[in-house]
Amino acid sequence: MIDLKPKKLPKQARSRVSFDAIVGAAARLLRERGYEALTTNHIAEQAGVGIATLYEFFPNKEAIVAELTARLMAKVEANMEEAFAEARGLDPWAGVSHMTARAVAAMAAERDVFRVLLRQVPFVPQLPVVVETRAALAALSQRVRIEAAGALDLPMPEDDVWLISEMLYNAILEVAFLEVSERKRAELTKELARLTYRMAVGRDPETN
Amino acid sequence: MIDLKPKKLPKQARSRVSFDAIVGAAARLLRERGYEALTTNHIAEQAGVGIATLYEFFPNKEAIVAELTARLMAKVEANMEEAFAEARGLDPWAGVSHMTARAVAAMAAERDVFRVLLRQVPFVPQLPVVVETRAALAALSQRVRIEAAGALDLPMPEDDVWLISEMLYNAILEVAFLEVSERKRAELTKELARLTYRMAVGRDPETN
DNA sequence: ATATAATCCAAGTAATTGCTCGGAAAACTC
DNA sequence: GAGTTTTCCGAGCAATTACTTGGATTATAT
Repeated sequence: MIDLKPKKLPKQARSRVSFDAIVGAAARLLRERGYEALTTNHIAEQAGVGIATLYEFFPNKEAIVAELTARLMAKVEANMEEAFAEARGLDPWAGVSHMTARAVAAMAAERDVFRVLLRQVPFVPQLPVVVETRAALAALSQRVRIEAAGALDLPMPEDDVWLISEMLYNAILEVAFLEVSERKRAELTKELARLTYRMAVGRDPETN
Repeated sequence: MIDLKPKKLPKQARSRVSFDAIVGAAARLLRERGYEALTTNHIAEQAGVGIATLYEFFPNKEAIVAELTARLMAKVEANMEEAFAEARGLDPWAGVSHMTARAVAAMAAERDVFRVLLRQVPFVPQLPVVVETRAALAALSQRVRIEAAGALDLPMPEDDVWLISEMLYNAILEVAFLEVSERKRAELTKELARLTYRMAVGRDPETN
């Protein structure tokens, strides 16, 4: 794979505006036109900068997508760490429920961009920042589980951890991507949390 | 979306050879180079036919991909119907287990092509043939569940059916796409079946 | 104020893209 | 075997692509 880092970072305020406009234009084009229509010339035009300005900061198209992805994933990760802090002290079922809801909400907030990035751009799912963020999220889930272990006495083979992570991650995306009312999405999210609890614990949560 | 049907079907034996060679070349290129490298000129060259011959049968590149997808999905569906017939009469856990194993095997047999088609080509997941095959597979799962319902007494909200289908489908793909030994894949598949059973039934299967 | 560095960009280039043209060869039909 | 249909194809075209060039403008440092 090619070079995915910006070749230069903005040092003055005016260039930061350009830089951000480029990343923002890429997001808008992905959202509205999909990855196939994402060309460097279109991005520059949408961003209101010359094509040469774009290449001043990014070595190629992929680097722009990578930068956009990194920004979005950072937001998700921050969100989830916040959610984890909030979930501490809750009982296992409430914790799972809360984390799931926050994850769906975080993705749903930018669902059109995420759908294109994570499901249609060949290299994005393998991007280090994506792999790392997924690992961080899985680690958070693990900590929820471990804190619950005391209360629940849960053994879990490594394969199960991986499988549950994969299933939960994909289901979160599917639920976040759905074009339904937020009310319906919340219902589905709650059911998803319950199914996850079933997978992890082997029985239904005690709803008290 | 554009026209995705072949503009003409082969009527003589020699042209069927060309037709198949084109579809086969598309599969090989997707497998080895990914969707971005899939160009009509490359396909024709790989297939050993002139570019004009390709356009004799297909109106555009997308139609070739659609034809390939249809062939692969048909194979999967046939496989799963066979698996369903074999699963009849088995107890619920054995049934789920068997169906899951067959599904993973069916996808794993062409994993590189499926990974590109289903995860990287923008229009493939929405292709009617894909949507319909997924619906057919979900219906099969439903029939397994309904036959099991007598033995298990299972109520299940509609949302759960959808969620479990989504999670199972995605997990089947993930397991099928993994580059691991077949032994390891079989282990993961068994665990996946167990987690699915947990989701659907709410407790572990009685392993007897 | 001058020098240096940062930022900007329109015009253009070489390569590649999907696809058409015009017609030749081979296979069926009668 | 004449006529019709099917199959084949390479040269080439118009459009688009990612990206470079060469230099102008603006900010910063001293």
